[in-house]
Amino acid sequence: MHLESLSIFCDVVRRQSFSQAAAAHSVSQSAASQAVRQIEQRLGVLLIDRSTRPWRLTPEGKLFFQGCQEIVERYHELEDAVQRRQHPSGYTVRVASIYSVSLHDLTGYVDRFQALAPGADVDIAYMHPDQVYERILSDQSDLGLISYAHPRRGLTAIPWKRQTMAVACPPGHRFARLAREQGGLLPRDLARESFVTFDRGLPVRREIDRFLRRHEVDMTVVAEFDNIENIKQAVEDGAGVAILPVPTLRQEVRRHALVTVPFRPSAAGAPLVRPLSIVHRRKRRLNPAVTEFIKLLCAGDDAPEAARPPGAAAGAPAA
Amino acid sequence: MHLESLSIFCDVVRRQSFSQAAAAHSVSQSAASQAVRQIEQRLGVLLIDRSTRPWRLTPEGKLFFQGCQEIVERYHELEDAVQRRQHPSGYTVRVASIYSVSLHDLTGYVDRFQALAPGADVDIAYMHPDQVYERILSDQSDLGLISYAHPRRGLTAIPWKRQTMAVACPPGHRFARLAREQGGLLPRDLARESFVTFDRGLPVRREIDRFLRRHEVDMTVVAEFDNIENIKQAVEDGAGVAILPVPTLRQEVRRHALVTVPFRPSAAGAPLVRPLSIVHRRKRRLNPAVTEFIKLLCAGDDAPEAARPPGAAAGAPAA
DNA sequence: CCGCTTGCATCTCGTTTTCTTATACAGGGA
DNA sequence: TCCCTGTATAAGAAAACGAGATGCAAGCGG
Repeated sequence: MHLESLSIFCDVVRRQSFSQAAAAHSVSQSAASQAVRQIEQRLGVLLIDRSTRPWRLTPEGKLFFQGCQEIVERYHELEDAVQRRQHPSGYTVRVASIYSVSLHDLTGYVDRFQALAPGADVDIAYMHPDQVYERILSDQSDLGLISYAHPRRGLTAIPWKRQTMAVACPPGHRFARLAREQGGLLPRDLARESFVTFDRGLPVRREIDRFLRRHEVDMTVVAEFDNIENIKQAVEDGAGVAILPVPTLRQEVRRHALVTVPFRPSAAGAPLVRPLSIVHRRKRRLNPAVTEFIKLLCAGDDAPEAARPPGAAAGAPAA
Repeated sequence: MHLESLSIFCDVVRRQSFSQAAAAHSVSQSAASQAVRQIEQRLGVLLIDRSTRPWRLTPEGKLFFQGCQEIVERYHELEDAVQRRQHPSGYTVRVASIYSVSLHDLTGYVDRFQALAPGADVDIAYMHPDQVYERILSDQSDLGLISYAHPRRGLTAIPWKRQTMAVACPPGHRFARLAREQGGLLPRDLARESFVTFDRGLPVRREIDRFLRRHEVDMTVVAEFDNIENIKQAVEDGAGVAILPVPTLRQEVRRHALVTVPFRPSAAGAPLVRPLSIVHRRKRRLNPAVTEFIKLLCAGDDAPEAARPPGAAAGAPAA
């Protein structure tokens, strides 16, 4: 019997809901249903009486739930204890992040973490997305922060933030006025504008292109870069405008080098967002300190753990 | 994490041996090795220090072992408790057996079982092998007793007994004298003898034919039946001799209707035995009473549980 | 009273995991 | 040194798993 199944069963009981428990465990409702049924079949005992609505635990279910709860908890504690014995004096959480997750985003978390877990430490390194994947897989880092995570052999992705994207332009650009006067612009305002954007092949580029195509906007690409810093520089230099995640522009906006022009809500389709994910090695129990740090990262989130859509943990490429 | 893996780990530690633990769990040595390594990888901690010989638990291993042991035991107790609540006043173990497992073989076990577990009961039904499989799969019986078990979808086979086979003939037959004077016969003595045997297609027939071929003996088949009773009857009636499992002849030998003539140890190849197996539904936890009954069946065995060769639990068709 | 929504079960199928067999490898004893 | 025992590793086959689609039944709002 899978301990994870037992844990799911406990959660189903606690929340009185298969779907919520499934979400909390980042699996589909179907998987949760199957997990519980598997336990029932193995035992040859009905744990949940589904004939009434809402369903109720059978007497056997109650008994099993109580025992299960304790067993699952004990096992988690045991894993914690074993891992902590290896690093009795805390642990350095090794994070590998893409460049464009601004340091600013993280320092807050790091401070809170160190306050929460004295003795623990966080070590953040910034690098190219491919290197992030590599470092995780080669066990050089515990966590990775990347955008547009897509499922990879041996990796698990936890959705983290969704950064809304906006147009960036120099302060003198006509869009800057649009922003002041109308609070933003419509996609079609971008037509035939000079456009500094990402390299083809980067997921973010594909998303942007899809967005523009959906709004039937045709821009003039004047430069392509594989990283945000170069794009911002080019826009500052007056090469054109760009579409970038808002949080990555904080610095430039503050020193009035660039202006952020949001898209006004438009009928056609979803707004443009860049999903950031936390990735880690699959099939591997995370160090208690690492788990704690993840919890912290996700806690400040708009979308709490339990509300995550099923299957989203696989880090779907926002198709 | 699979509770079965934890259980294997505990057994590995207790027995100080991967291979023995594997055998005890009816899996290959390789599987046991992989199970332990999987735990280590998940925890990111070495539980067993393999650099010394014999290997030893690491401090983390000791800690984990202690916790594990208790968790596994607790879980088993929990399953027991849940199942027992369904049948508070004992349970009837439903056994489906092929005809040729003599009642005599079983009554002893049944008596001992009822003495051991008052309130429990055993219900044995005899039937054709195919029906045995069917009854198990359709959950009409808890256990099946069959010969030459071969792995089937959804079934697990536990090796039970190995009945040595011998020649059966009427008391007046010349073989009867051979038995008295020389203590048995050699395969080649069977040459051109009239032979009553099993239907082609039955595993037991294939085994017998293979045996005869190995000894380059050519017999004259005068009759074929799909069950032992008919064969014995034909031999009594003087149709010829037969090769049958010794225990199935007890009745006839006692009333001097037939004589058992064992094979004298011969150079070429293994002796002829009929393997009997206990089968039950896979992926299903057996009722505590059923488990107890199996334990009893296997306890009187020559080959104790732990000495079973790896993989044998799959019930290989004695190829 | 009816269609809609919600929540769980079931089916199917592609993917992942796990197991077995075969083989390599290392230590200990003859 | 060679063999024997015990464990690790590789590769291929088999089994399990899980997502998505779909079915189904109960509550809910019109």
